[in-house]
Amino acid sequence: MADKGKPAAVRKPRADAKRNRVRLLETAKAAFAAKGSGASLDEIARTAGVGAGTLYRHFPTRDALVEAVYRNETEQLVAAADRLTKLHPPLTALREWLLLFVDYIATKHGMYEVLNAIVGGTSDLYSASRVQMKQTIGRLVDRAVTSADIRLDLDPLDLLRALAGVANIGSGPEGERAAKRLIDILIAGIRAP
Amino acid sequence: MADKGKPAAVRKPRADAKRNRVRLLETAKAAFAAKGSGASLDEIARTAGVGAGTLYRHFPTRDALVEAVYRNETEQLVAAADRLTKLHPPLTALREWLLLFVDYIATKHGMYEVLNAIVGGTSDLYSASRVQMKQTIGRLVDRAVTSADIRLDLDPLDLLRALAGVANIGSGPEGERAAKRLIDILIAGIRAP
DNA sequence: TAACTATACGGAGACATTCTCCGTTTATCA
DNA sequence: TGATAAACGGAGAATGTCTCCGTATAGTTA
Repeated sequence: MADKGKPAAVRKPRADAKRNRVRLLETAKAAFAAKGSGASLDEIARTAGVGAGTLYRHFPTRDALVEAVYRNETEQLVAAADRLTKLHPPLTALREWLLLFVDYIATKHGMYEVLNAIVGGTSDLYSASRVQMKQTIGRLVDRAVTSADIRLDLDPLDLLRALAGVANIGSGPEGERAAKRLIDILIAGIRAP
Repeated sequence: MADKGKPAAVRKPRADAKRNRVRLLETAKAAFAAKGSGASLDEIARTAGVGAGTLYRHFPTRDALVEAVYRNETEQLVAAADRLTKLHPPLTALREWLLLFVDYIATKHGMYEVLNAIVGGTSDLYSASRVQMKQTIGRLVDRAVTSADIRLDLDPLDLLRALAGVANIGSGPEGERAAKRLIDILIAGIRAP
């Protein structure tokens, strides 16, 4: 509690640590894509050419690793919302973003489990991402409500939860099509009279 | 292929086998409710007072056990559809059954994973249940389509997938309420103009 | 009732995976 | 060019899955 006041001489993070972290992320991404997010962590470590201890030091739990692997993708999704907001009228922007959301689940292998954990789970690990996603869809929805296009007495995240449930199925193109039709149904259902 | 023609002297199933099966199912149900469907199978066997071999002989895989535990519940859900069809006009019956579906997910601890595997998964183990559920919701939807209440160019199972995704959240009452509101949105979205 | 035998039992153990601990190595900084 | 904080690696403990096979027993038959 005492000598905390001198963060002056903070060491530069070690180069090997940074390198290993990147290697682990790359290896893990490949492994998750190939074998689902249940891939063996020890094997990932071995493939990445590091010891198991190193993997667990960087990512204490499986979830931490999964989250790190997909954080980037999630951020892209969040960023897209701004772009769509500028390009389209409220309801169209919302619709386009939902389509994008479905695309992500259907396309990026492994994305389902993560997005589901983010929008649906309770794990604290994803709470940061959950807040981001909530704000993102929240803004899109609010805008459409303000413009009197829709009415929605539902947590906007529930729209994503519903879509995730449908888009998942087998990750095949069938699920994607179904989810896109569901978007129209949902929008029709929340449209202001 | 030869001597199949004489199933005359079929032995009565052994009493201990039947007894152990029941004990395992009871123990497993409790374990799944307490620890989720990832509970240790060896521990279930031990608690039930049988060897691991006995458990695996009766239920070769975890899924087989899970399926057996919840088969009964699923059958109740299927049966309810008939009752509702007799009691209510088409759209109301559909709506009531969807409410029941949500109730099951929210109430029966552990039901989520199973219902999700049934309506959403691809595992062959659940294919029988999946067909049943598909027929059940299919009949309810068809009836409402025929009476010109709704139009639906979507696999009716997708309605369940969407609801399952929302009702799950934390299994708390919040998810249940949200799912019920989603039912209204969905019905509004598929209502014929 | 007493063999007989198909059926089921139990649990040791092979194997896989997760995760920790700690002696050794190495990158940074002075 | 040391000194040392930071990071490494991998053995191994803990836990879980699933199989194998010698043993026990319920049902059948004489």
